[in-house]
Amino acid sequence: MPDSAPAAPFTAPTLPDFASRLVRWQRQHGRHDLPWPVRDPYRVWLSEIMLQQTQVATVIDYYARFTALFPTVQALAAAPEDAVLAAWSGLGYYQRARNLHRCAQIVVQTHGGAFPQTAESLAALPGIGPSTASAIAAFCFDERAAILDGNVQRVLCRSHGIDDPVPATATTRKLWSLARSLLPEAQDMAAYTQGLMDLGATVCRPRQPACTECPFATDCRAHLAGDPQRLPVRKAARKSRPQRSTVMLWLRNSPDGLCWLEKRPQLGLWPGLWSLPQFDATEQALQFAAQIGPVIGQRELAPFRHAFTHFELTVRPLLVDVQAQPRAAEPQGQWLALEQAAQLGLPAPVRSLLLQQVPPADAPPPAVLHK
DNA sequence: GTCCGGGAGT
DNA sequence: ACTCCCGGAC
Repeated sequence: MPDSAPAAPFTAPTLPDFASRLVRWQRQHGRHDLPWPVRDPYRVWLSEIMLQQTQVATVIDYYARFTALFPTVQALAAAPEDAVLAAWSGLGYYQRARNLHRCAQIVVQTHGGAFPQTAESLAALPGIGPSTASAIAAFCFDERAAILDGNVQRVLCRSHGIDDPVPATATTRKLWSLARSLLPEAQDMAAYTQGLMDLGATVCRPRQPACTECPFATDCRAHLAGDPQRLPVRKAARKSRPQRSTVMLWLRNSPDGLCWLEKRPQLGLWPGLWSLPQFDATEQALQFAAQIGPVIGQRELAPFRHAFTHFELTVRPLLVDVQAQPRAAEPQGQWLALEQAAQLGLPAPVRSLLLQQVPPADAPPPAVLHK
């Protein structure tokens, strides 16, 4: 049974007039300057997918670039996957960019270019789960469908004094039930849904909530208890992430200064992105470089750390210059100028590594160059 | 530096 | 229950 399935309904009393107070608050104090038009399913869908992982301020820039590159769902569906990944580069969760692309193709090929108009049918598309499906259906089609993202969980836990651990299956079901029981009539769904998001983002914030600006301050259970920040209760402390280490080989040819980049597999970390070859040890990286051509210089760049959800990666960049003529592109890799590389989907740490100014590699003895 | 938040897919 | 990434808050 999915977490959103009807289970034990929320039986405790709900705050009186919750929806109408929230709708009134949204119309007066909510955000009205967001760039995505709320009746356009393509724009709403695109913004919601981006907002699944990223704050509004960052999404606005990506959204503007995305809609300039791909003004319609047809344009997005027709684009090469690499172009979509390049536009997504830096946002993370790259499987979502691939789902976005697949979803656009399904909408075009099997729905005639129009998004389905119910939350249930939207949720059948790749990358659209129950909450995103409801958001699109509520904004674009006035469907009485409940959302339950992190913002809403926080608002509901605080306002209704829910101190069960989040996220836990039983608590999530309870929150879905509560969210559904609070919904307004259809004509208010857009303002209500936006209001939940706005209240969570601007007033009922994770830290330092602005309770004096909240329409529920008079009866919010967490506020009345004097410690709104205590809720929602986290299930368990995040366990410390194991450390891994990798050598990233920045292979640069002479005399062109081109950089060797490889396309990563479609599954796992950084799926489908272009990245530098990785090795467990410097020695292996040098062996790889020597197979390409004579090594004329090498330099260890400053190591840095990059955090993933469940582990932390220490990257030890190794810059190696080799004498090598670029050959026809092999399927797994290419020699590219940095300006070309910048156009590809690169992991954020690779992007920042390559696009910094870096001095020439150490010890390229002129004698070697003339041999 | 370290921690934290964030939905969907599997 | 676990994987996926990054930026911003502290």
